[in-house]
Amino acid sequence: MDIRVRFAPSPTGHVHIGNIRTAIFDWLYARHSGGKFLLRVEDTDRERSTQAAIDTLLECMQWLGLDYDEEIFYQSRNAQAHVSAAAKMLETGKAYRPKVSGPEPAPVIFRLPWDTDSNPDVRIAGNAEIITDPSVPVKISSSGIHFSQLNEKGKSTERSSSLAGFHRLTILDAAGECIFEIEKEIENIFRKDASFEIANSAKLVFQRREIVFKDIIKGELAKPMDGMKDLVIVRGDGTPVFHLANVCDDVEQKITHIIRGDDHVENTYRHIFLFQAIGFPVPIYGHLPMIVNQAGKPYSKRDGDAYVGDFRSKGYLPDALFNYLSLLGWSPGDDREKMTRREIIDAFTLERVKSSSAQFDVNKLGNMNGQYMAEMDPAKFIEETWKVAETQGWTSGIDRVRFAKVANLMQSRMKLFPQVSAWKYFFFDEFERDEKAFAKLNADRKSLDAIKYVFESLSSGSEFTLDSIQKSIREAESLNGIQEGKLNQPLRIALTGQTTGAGIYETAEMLGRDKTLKRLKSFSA
RNA sequence: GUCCCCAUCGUCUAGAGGCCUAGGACACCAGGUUUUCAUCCUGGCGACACCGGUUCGAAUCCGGUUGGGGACGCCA
Repeated sequence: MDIRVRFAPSPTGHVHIGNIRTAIFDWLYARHSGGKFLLRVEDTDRERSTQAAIDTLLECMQWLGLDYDEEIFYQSRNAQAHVSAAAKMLETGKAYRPKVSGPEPAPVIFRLPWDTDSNPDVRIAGNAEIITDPSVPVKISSSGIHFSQLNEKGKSTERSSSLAGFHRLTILDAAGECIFEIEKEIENIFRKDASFEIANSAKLVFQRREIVFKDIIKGELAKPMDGMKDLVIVRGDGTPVFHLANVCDDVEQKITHIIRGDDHVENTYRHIFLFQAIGFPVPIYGHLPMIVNQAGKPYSKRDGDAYVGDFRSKGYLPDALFNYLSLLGWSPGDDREKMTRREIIDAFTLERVKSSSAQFDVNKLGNMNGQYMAEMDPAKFIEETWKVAETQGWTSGIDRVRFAKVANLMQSRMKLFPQVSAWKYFFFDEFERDEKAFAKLNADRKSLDAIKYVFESLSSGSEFTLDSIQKSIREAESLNGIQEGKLNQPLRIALTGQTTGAGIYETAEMLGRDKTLKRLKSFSA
């Protein structure tokens, strides 16, 4: 079988991180199995689906390297097929139009099939009982059953369901006498549109049937049909509803595997009947767990960056984000975490996807991004950091060769591109300072004077080298009875304003004698 | 409320009845290397939600409890 999977987002202008994770898993599954990865744009909501929104979606996918096979399938262009599928179901009695009281035209409603005896996806799950409120009559018609359920505390809640879940239904009154039998009336209900109102009903007894499917990620999933309702497939205004459009398009695109978010599980129970009604084999399903925030709720904008664009603009590398996201709900089964795309594809199987939700951890993403940055091609790293510095607006007048040298010093120390703003001390006398460290240093006049003294004796140019800088500092230390190495940090703070950075000898050399002395002297005020 | 689903360190996860006094990664802490910073190395902290059952043996299988999430639209 040729495997065909699809990613079917509706373009809303932003691509949510949970959504793109679904796309990544779809893509990985297709690439691993040698199948096709298809993109379907569900643009039926014409209000929100703008070309700009579609462009954003495409950009995000390209940025992450999610290439798709075949042409993009636009749902809006298949609207005719959706409507005619509904018309056909209307003709064959699989769908119906309810009587409506108002002037609005009636929608088309898909009826969950009554006859499921030979349905491979429906099984009988024994007998069931529902206690009902005798003061509310049970209503039965071809469009379903309506009753009031009584819970243990005596509270009643109204419920309506499709008739399909109530095979062999008998209704008993408080005395236990049978007052209605569905099997006797079922012909009348469906053929002649008979309807019933049964008063004094205390209990519904019926054979429970449930719809079952085998989810490749979650295993066997089932839902009792008595908890399901018929569903609207075409609105009163004639436009198709998501369920219909989605299923029709999957048929049209010959989708074999539907890998999508957890939140669609309930839809799947209904979509299976739609596939059967259209006469298309039911695809294989896999439902991905959700990405959640610290409170266990769906990850949203409020919890920080929630859109792919946010991560892109914050300077995350696409490969790092891809790698991190692929590890959210999946693992190769060994201890590998940082993996090439090829390795991820080779190791990826849906059976190894977890069925519980995962919390997004920016920290770990940052760590992974740092790993990817450290191993970037140095030339590429220089190019990228320059671009970021440029957008930060401080590159004018800066020598690119010098910038490249700084980049080489800093590459292994970066976690995110915007951190280049911390490099300013290499180029300007105005730079950000860690005030706490600065204050401490100001109190330590002796150290500073000692360094200043030895540096002054060096001439700029050839004498101010890595080697001589180091020697001079050691000399200053022994001259002043300071423990070896103890002058490094004060010098760093004086020169850079920071407690961390590149090697301090390299930094001083980079700055040169004059700038170094100038910064040291700025303390003697 | 009804139905569906989920449950291992703070977080991501390994774990398919004995390889588990539960392994790895991030974060955190302590030491070492780097006479400094970053890297790196070593160590530490730290979890099978709870209660029953099955079994010679359970993180793993079953049942229940609790907690969490999802779905119940003429939204997608």
